[in-house]
Amino acid sequence: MAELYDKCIKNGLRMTLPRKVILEVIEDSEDHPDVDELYRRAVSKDRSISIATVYRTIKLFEESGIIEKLDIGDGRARYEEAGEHHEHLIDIESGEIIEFQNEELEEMKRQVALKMGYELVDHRLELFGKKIKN
Amino acid sequence: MAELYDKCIKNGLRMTLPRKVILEVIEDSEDHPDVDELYRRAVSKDRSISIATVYRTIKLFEESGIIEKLDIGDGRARYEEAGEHHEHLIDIESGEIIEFQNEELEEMKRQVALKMGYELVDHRLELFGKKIKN
DNA sequence: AATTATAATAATAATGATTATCAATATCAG
DNA sequence: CTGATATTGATAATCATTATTATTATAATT
Repeated sequence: MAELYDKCIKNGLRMTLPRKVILEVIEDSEDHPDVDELYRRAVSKDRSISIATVYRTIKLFEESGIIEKLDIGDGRARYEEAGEHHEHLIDIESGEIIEFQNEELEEMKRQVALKMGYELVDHRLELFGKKIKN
Repeated sequence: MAELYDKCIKNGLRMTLPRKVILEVIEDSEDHPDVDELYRRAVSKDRSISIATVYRTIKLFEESGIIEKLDIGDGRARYEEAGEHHEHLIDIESGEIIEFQNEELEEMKRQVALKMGYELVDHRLELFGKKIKN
């Protein structure tokens, strides 16, 4: 059950109370909260947690591959639990972030990099779209 | 020759001296300078230009489609002359930014968005790679 | 060309997100 | 339990960017 917790331990992280709380917040989040939102959610579980600790902890979690950063270009970082790789489509009208996966697209990226003599280490794709109504 | 200049005029921009200088800097740049670098290059042409004017002017130029913003995830924006659409591959060892184009990839993005009921308005793709040596 | 109205500029203060500092506190090894 | 070390909360510092404001340049009108 507590797989993320184990992953933290495996990465040599001390699981202090604040870290447990922040990890819990991440596990409970189905969306893509920014740091401020993570902070708000953490505080609602434990009033004493500071914003500094949230910043520090998410950095640690990111380095350990517990979470992933998402940059939708609005100046603040968003985070989500790490899992199978997926891309994001941002609804430019509502701001909604929709996740999707497309193996064909992934493979094509790998090929393009390879053709230029590079091994693909990381990649980021964000689509910005307008909902088609009818 | 002065196509960018004309484009500015067509967009109703008053071409003042600082704006001419900054436009010149952009035309002369073959790389992807950040704001500070644009500022340095502008100052070397006209000592009196301020950083505030650089920020203001690139915002105007961006809104007029003269230049395009590029975000490689290091916290500061980079700019390049607008042209045919292309993507960027970032060498994670040297920081070098390599441009490439791939129509097949473009089309696939459009299709993926469409399949989710969205009209693709904008998109960003960055590949991070490590040079394959041998 | 002089006058007035408007827009742009340089200098700098303010902002927002993130990182650094540091004294106080918690955690772990013995 | 005790001491060594890591973590925390509070807050100051930093960095990129935006806003403000008094001054200067530009454009429009006499």
